[in-house]
Amino acid sequence: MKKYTEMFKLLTDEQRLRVLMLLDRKTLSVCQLMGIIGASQPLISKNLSLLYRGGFLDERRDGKLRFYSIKSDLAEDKAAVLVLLRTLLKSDTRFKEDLQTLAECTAFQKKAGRCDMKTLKEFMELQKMKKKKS
Amino acid sequence: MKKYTEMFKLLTDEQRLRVLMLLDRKTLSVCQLMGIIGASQPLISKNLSLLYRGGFLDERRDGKLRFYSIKSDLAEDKAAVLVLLRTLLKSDTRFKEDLQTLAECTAFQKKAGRCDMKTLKEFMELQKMKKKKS
DNA sequence: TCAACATATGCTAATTTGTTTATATGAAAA
DNA sequence: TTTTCATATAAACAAATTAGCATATGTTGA
Repeated sequence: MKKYTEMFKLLTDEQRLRVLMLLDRKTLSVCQLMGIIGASQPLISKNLSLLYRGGFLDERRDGKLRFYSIKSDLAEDKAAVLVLLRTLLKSDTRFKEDLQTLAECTAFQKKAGRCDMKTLKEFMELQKMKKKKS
Repeated sequence: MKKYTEMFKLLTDEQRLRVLMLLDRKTLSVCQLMGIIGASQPLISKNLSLLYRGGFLDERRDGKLRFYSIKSDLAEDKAAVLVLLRTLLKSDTRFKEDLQTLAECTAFQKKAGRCDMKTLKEFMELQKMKKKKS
């Protein structure tokens, strides 16, 4: 049973849950997640590492970047949890905001023609401005 | 989203999860849960209180006893979580043990003709003996 | 080889969470 | 009404978790 309480622990942190659900939509690198979530790099990395060790994620290295995605051969229990999460969060405000930010971030990178940390930090600042206005 | 991280927090403690799943099978009083789980009364009460405030349980008072059960008009999200839990735990060793203990406890009470704390504590001792042997 | 960059990890302080012990509440029985 | 019993709650302590900062690792390009 501990197996399951440990799994649920991974879902008790809002930032970690947001990371998981973003990756459920799209493969992303650490710095992309930073840009979208607006958190520090070590914190994102730590949460990714927890989700990875928990068996939710795959990791792919591409040059300096590391891309994370939902594990392709996900264990049955984790797959069931993801199905539940998709249903629960379908109408969640925060999650919908994150999806919106993800789309904007993708567009921003395309326009910049780059995907490095500097670009993503610029995007992060831009998002902060937006929030202040609203 | 916090709504959901809070809900998952309720599922991260093994004892609390065991209590929830036992109640999913049968309405039980605090002292019955004590007997089956083998934990202290304040701890059982606290976990019941957390599950109750989390919207998972109903409470019914009958004389000195308090019976808890799964909330009859459970919110959609909680209902979905319970469905998941039933699937996940179907083949869980600890959970199966608990169901076995629940059956034994019911029989023990029937034989004793009582359902008070003294009876349940006797049952608890009996269970401890059993565990030592195995 | 060295400098720059993306990411990971270790350490510490701050905050939560779990557990125990003692005590409070409130119902029933004497 | 006083006592007993089932349960709840509070206070105190121990354990686990999170967040921030500094630094390590490993890759790329000069």
